[in-house]
Amino acid sequence: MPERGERIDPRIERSRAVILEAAVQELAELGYGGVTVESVAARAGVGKSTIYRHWPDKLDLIADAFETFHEQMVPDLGDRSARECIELLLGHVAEVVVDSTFSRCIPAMIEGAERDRRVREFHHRYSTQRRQVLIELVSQGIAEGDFRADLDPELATAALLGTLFYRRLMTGEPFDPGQAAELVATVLGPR
Amino acid sequence: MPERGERIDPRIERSRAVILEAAVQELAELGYGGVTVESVAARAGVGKSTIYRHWPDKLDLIADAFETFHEQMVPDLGDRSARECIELLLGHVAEVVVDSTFSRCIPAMIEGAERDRRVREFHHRYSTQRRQVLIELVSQGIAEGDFRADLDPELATAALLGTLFYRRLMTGEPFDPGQAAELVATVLGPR
DNA sequence: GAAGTTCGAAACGTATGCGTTTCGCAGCGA
DNA sequence: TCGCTGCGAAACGCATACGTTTCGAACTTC
Repeated sequence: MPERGERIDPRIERSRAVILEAAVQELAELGYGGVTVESVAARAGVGKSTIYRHWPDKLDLIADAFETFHEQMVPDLGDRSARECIELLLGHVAEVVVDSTFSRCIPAMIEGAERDRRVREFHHRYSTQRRQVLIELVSQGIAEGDFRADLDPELATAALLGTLFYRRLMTGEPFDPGQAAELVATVLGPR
Repeated sequence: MPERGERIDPRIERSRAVILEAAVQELAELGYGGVTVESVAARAGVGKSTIYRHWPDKLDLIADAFETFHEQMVPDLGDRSARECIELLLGHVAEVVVDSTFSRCIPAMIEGAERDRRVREFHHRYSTQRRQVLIELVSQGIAEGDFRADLDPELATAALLGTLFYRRLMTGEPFDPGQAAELVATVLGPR
């Protein structure tokens, strides 16, 4: 029985990790409404009771799964111009959005956000956080005179990211990451 | 028992209509995974057996509901410039996306498209159809010299619509329809 | 008005899934 | 080595929802 700050039983950490991983994969394959505690347990190779030992109910598990496994996709930007950073970042986001476990969770997350407050709060907080990096890069580019001065950085950023997500969610043809530079030129003006 | 082309029993038409309407409202409120045949029947004021008389199973009903009730939102564009038409159209789409029964069905439709082939096909076909009008207007604006010549009409259109959907689906602050002109200026260039 | 449909209500069987509990086992820490 | 604790398996009660069937009433058509 570990006191505060003590090391905790490795069995607990292992169980939590393997269950969360399985939950995310289930979310990607089956969607928000399709996940069952039993299937998560089966995929994780774990007893159902183990899940309920660590999470009070299914919603908590799902919300936790979303929060834990948003991939840390932050390429190092090095010493580049704002435009180059944005192209790099967008290309990277595009690759993730086009195909990844996380990508396949997006519809589940959108649906979950619509139905559940906790999922919604995480979803908005997370995407705001991601967006912020781009907004600042756009502002920087404007300050450096590389982009038109009349741009609203937030609106322009929504246009950049919106294009990727729109293609992925509303059409059959996901955005080609190689088009990132062209997209930047379209929204922020040609080079 | 009406032969081909004969008038059909008005009770059948009425049942179908009231059931589809109820199904769409349920989809808007509860999402793709939340709809139950019983709740649709209750909302429609109809026996559950009546639903199964007209649709073989729940998925068929849902797919049918999506297909039937996409609102016909086509404002008449009159005799305006391409830019004005686009601003008008975007403002209109923005209003629908921000708040309407159909808007609240979007997450359900995205999730449904991810999980079910029939829903996906309709979803893509429908959004492609909507997009086409805008693509042609952008092309027209380019031809008239109103927009930059180096624009890819399809990419630009994805950026325009993507902004609306991104704001609605990924952030807590939906697009303000009054910003339509600014969005057009951002993506297609200032006036 | 009569014949034929469609309808609503209700009950049914089946399946699924949530969340709980129990119990023997195995791994952890001391 | 020994007590403690997390674990997997299984069974359980309960609720929900699918899809079917039945039956008398209401409606449409002729």
